[in-house]
Amino acid sequence: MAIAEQSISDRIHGVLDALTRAERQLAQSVLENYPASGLGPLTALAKDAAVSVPTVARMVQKLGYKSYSEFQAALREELRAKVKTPIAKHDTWAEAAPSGHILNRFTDAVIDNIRLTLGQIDPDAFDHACDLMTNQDHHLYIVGGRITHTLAEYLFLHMQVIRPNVTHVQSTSNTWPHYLLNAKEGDVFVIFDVRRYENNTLKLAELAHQRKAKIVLMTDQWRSPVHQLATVCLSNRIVVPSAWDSATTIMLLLETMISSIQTFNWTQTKARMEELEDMFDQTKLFRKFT
Amino acid sequence: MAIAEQSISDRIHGVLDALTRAERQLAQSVLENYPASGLGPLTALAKDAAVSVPTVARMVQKLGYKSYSEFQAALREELRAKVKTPIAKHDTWAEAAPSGHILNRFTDAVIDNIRLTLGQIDPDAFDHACDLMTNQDHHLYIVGGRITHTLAEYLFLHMQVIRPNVTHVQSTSNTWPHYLLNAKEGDVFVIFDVRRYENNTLKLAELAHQRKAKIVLMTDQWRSPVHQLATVCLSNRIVVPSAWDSATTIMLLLETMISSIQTFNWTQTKARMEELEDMFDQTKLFRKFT
DNA sequence: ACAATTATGAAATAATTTTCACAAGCTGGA
DNA sequence: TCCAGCTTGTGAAAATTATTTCATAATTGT
Repeated sequence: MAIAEQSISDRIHGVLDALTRAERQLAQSVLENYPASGLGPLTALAKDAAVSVPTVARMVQKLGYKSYSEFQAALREELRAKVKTPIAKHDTWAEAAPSGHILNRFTDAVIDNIRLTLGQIDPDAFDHACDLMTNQDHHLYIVGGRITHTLAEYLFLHMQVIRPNVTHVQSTSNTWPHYLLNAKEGDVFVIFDVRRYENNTLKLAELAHQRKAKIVLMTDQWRSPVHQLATVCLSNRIVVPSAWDSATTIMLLLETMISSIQTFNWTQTKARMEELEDMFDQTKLFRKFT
Repeated sequence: MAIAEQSISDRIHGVLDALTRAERQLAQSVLENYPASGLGPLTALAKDAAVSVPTVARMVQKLGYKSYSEFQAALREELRAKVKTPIAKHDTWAEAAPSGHILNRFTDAVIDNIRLTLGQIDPDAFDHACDLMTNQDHHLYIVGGRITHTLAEYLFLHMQVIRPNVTHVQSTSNTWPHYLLNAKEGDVFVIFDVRRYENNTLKLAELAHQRKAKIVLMTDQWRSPVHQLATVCLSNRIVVPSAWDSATTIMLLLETMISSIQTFNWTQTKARMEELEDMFDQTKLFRKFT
């Protein structure tokens, strides 16, 4: 048969480097919901990808088709062949890998974690947590442990853009008592603590609680002992086929919080982001255009 | 929800009895290789089923569509929905929250990202990346940028347990050239670079490349310019309803890599973990019993 | 077997989609 | 800062595709 018995999506990936910006943008859009979008009219596809009509024509030619219709015919042919094969292996995430491959096993576990975590989350608790973190009348302390300090830092980086008065504290550092000196009633502590729960973190939480600060706790399904002191406790499923626990679900929840807070606080966030952009431009830290 | 939540093929079966001979002949042809044939031009379909052109138009109207194009659009929509894995169809992850709540919207987007990222990942590339990171004959450098240094750090923390000779470099720091002094041919750089791509990171990658080091790149769907220098490039979907991009998919991939490497290297990892535990016990950093 | 009804397809018409030529815009190098 | 070369989008022309009309054929009931 044909020498290059490759799927059209493979072919798109193959030429991705040889494509121009608009064409690549289009290619991504085609892959986005493949193959459905490519089976519609050219005009619709162009509009969907926010590129002009001829760009579509040019790209399909780079893919090796004489015309858009020929491209569509190939897509239909591929679809026809695919449906004929009875095994619709829907239990695999990375279709190119066998279902026993770690990519599929791990992803399965994480999706399960997400489902279970989200399934039992209390939206009111979530909203309350966001609320506490939005309120700028009080200082916001973000506390992470040995591993979780990376998550804490991630949250910190974004909160820093959204609002002033944010501090990142590492409970494993021995400098944290200094931060507590400044903590006042009503200040908010976002504390990360997953197993194995850290003594330092618990001590920190106790002191913060004594000072009548509010605590938002991000923990695992077994809940850190800090939860008895917490105003809001969000627990996550973290079990995966690995020697370590997964932080992916916590990351998801974190990002959702950031998104929620940012929306609530949009005018200010936008202004601060723009200011930040200006400063970056001046320092030439980033590339100007992608 | 909708009263008629039925697939188009169901709908065809439903009206089959009410159709005339030519129409039934056409319907059978449509079902023959469903849905591919229905997505082509009307003329081709008519010829294929050996009926006349108007017959097609009449049949789709009996199916309840105003025009052939509307029928096609419905087919495409169905295909689009079908391609998403059943698990991704949920629109309420947090059942207690309305489907428009940010918890559900954000999670939806992230699951989509995961599905698309995993769908187009090359397992060989993944395995190759793990391989490079497992090999202890060469030093492993982990490089993160402004935001991604948190991910880099997360990877670093785990790799540090798994094997010796790991270094975390922050490309935003101005000390990174010192690390490159030590880089030798065959050393491995795991580089994180998502938009907006950082100049420093690119420079670092170029120097590393000059020194014949191998580069594993973790980037986004648009791919950092570093990818031209990379031995292995893993790209992730990162778009979410937020002012920022999502790191969750990257986190998932990272953890999967860690799990894979750790399994491969299990004897050593286990020994190192136990040693680490001992040291923790002695410093009383963690609570003895949960 | 005949009229009434319905189904069918050829052809004309209408709509659309696709292609092409060209100009404006952008990028990167002197 | 300008110029060369490539990329991109606009609008018109060409081609294809869909819809409608209408005449003819098939079917049904009496």
